[in-house]
This record gives sequence, C-alpha cells and structure tokens, in this order.
Amino acid sequence: MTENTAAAARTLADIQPCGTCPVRGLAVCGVLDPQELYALAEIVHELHRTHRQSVIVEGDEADSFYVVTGGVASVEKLLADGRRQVVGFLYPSDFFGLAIDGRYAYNVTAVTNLSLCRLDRAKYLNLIERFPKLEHRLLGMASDELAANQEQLLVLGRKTAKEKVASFLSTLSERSGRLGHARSPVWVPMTRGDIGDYLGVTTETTSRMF
Amino acid sequence: MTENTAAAARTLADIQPCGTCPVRGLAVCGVLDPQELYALAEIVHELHRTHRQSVIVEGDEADSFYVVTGGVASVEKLLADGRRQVVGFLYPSDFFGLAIDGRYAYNVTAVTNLSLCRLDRAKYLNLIERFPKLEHRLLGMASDELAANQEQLLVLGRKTAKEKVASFLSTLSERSGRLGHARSPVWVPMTRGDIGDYLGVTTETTSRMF
DNA sequence: GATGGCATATGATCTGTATCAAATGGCCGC
DNA sequence: GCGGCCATTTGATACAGATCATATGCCATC
Repeated sequence: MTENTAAAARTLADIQPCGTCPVRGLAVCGVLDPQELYALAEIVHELHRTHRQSVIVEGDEADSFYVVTGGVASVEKLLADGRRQVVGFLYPSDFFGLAIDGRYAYNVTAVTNLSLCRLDRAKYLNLIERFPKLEHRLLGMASDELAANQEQLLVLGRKTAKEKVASFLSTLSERSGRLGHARSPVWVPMTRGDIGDYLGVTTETTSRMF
Repeated sequence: MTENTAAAARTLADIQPCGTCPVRGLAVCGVLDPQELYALAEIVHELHRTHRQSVIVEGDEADSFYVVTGGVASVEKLLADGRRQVVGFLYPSDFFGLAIDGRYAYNVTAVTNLSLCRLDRAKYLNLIERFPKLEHRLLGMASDELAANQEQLLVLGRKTAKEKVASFLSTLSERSGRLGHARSPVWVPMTRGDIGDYLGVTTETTSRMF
C-alpha cells in the first residue's frame, strides 16, 4: 500500500468532501475505492450541530442516512412522562438512520460540537445496488451495533450502579482506543445526566459512583 | 398470486425441506423464488432441541446461521457469578448466528421443543454473493432486531417492574399477531425465571406483578 | 464585577425491589 | 398411589438506589 499512497492521495484530494474525510477508513465509506468514492461524494451533504441541538427526531420521516465525522452524539428514546433512555453514544465513523416503517424510532442529539454527513436515502439505496459491498459493510456494522446493544442489556438488567459506571468507562476507553486515541485517561464529554440516562440510574447516583 | 398457487405448490413440494417450510414467507428465505430456493435447500440441515437444551454457546466458533422453524428459544448472556440476562426470545421465522470476531457472544437455549434450520456459514455467504437480495433481507431483519433491542433498553433502564411486565406481555401479544395467531390470550411458554431475567427483575417480582 | 443558569457534588430520608423463607400444587418416575 | 422435584405464589425483612434538599463552582451575559 505504501507505494500507492502518494498517487492515491493526489486522486483522493480531488474527491470532496469524502477524499479527505478523517474517518473514511473506519466508516461505511471505507469499502469504496477512489473511483467509486466519487459516486458517494456526489450525494453527501455536510452538516453541523452544537451541544443539545437535535439531528433527527422520533417519528420523522426516515429520508436520510448519516455518518458522524466529528464530535459525539446521543441516541435516545423518550417516555410520555419525560423519562429518557439514552440508547447509545455515537462517535466519529458511526452511522445511524436505520428506520422502521419509514420512520425513525429515536432522537439523535449533539453532545458536543458535531459534524455529520447526510446521505439521501433513495440515492444511497441506489448506490448500494451498484456496490453490494456497501450493504455488506452496513450489515457488518449493524451486527456490531447489535452485539453492543446486547451487552448493554446485560449492563442495564443485571449490574449494580457501581458496575454500570465501570462498564461505561471501560467501553469509552475501548472505543477511544479503536479511534486511535489514548485509552486512558478517557475523555468524557457527556454530562452526569446523560450517563445516568444511559445506565438507567439517576444523575446523583452516577455522580456518587464516580 | 392465487392462480399461481397450484403450479407453484407442485414445484415447491419438490424442494425439501424449504419448499414446505411453514415460516418460509416470513424468514430470510422468503425473498427467494422457487428456483433459487433449490440452492438454499441444498445447504440446510434441520435440527431439534427440547426444553433447556442449548443450541449455541458463548465463545463457540461461529460457523453457522440458524433460522427458527418451530418453538421458542431464548438468547442469553451470563456474568461470571451466574447472573443471567435474557437478551431476547426467538420465535419461528427469527434468525440468529451473527457473530463478533468469528465467535458467538451469547447462548441460545430451547424454551420449548424447538425446530431449527442450520446453514453453514461459508456456504451461506456464497449464496449471499449469488443473491444479494438475501443480504438485503438480512439487513432489514437485523435492523428490526436493533429497533427491538433499543426498545428493550428503554424498558430495562427506565420502567418500573409493573410496566416491564406490561411491556413484555404486549410485545408477546404483538408478536403472536404477526405470526398469525390470536393476539389474546397470549401463550407464555417461558418460566417466571426466564421472564425475570429478561426484564431485569427477580422471579418473585415477576410473579407478583402478574 | 455582579447575576443567573447549569453541572456537579453530597447529605438525609424514603421506597421499590431484592433477598430470605415457607407453603402450595402439578408432574414425572418408580 | 407415593415421593421428589420444580415452578409458582405469598409473606417478612433488608437494602440499593431514588428522591428531596442544599451547597459549591464555573461560565456566559450584561
């Protein structure tokens, strides 16, 4: 791969914004080679959010897929009386936008300053038909997410508050490592309230366990 | 569709065991038309289990996919000290076998008498290359499962014991409807212990809430 | 530099569910 | 038909974590 880097970089730099995307290798996009990447870059729109701004809202018509390119977001579900469950945190290279019956079943909200790519759903489905490996990759990522969710079910259902916080920190640490950052100390951008709502405990309990 | 049924049935009856499978339309297999189904039927092995027998064990090498054709199974994760979290219940037409790093991350155990199809993973992946719609369907089913798991995270993290049992029963009822059975009364084949381990409460609490 | 709004921390009390303990009833094997 | 094994139910008590209350510190805004 080394001898190709210089040539590939010249080509890639021309494909905007995807060619120079910092998370291309890790995201769905990583399976496309440079000439295929053109097709993707054509349907990509960049967008940005700041703390607490929402990206998608439960019940919205699901017309897009998204990839996080920078910052952290939370995926959350709400109960009618205001109780909130944070279902997961999204980091650079994570995607979201899968839907049930054409609608999103969760909110996605910016935790920090957030950069995203939006992909028009119909155009993306077209692309998938041209490049089946995109769908293969998507299934792989969905499968990973499924496993992570199952692990989180174990945490929520069967662990004590202290164990929950420990699991949370160790997951953050592991993810930090996967993204190429230090495994320790970990950067914890979300509030105690966010963490509590992720772990199924209160803000106070979260604070005490830290 | 009506005028084709007789002709198709003659053809389908020849494709064993898939042609006469009771859940073919609902499972992954539903996207294949009769001549494609031959290819699937060739790699399918049927197997059976009874109450409490295990199908796959956490850590096993993930060399197969499975489809439930009859009965109910539980998907569970264990902690070293024996605490158990039931991550979901599998009904006819459900599939399982997705893996992380080539190994299963959960146990699957028969709740009732259970019938399954086993698909050799490598052969199945070959089939997916021949019929990309198989992968598309798999992604759709994984996406549904993801949504169900997120809903369950909300239940485990934020609902009271009484609400948990209510959610459980209403999910069972809905699933029963989707499989073409009565929505009420619901058939509850799993023990109070299984339900408790699914809802993150004890057997006693489950019993009291019923 | 004062003011208001959050996030966090920490203390006191309350409560939902766990835990411990029997009792009951159904089912299977002998 | 009897004995033993489970699943389930029900009761009494304990405790982890919720709830309520207050304090502290940090910014952002004026």
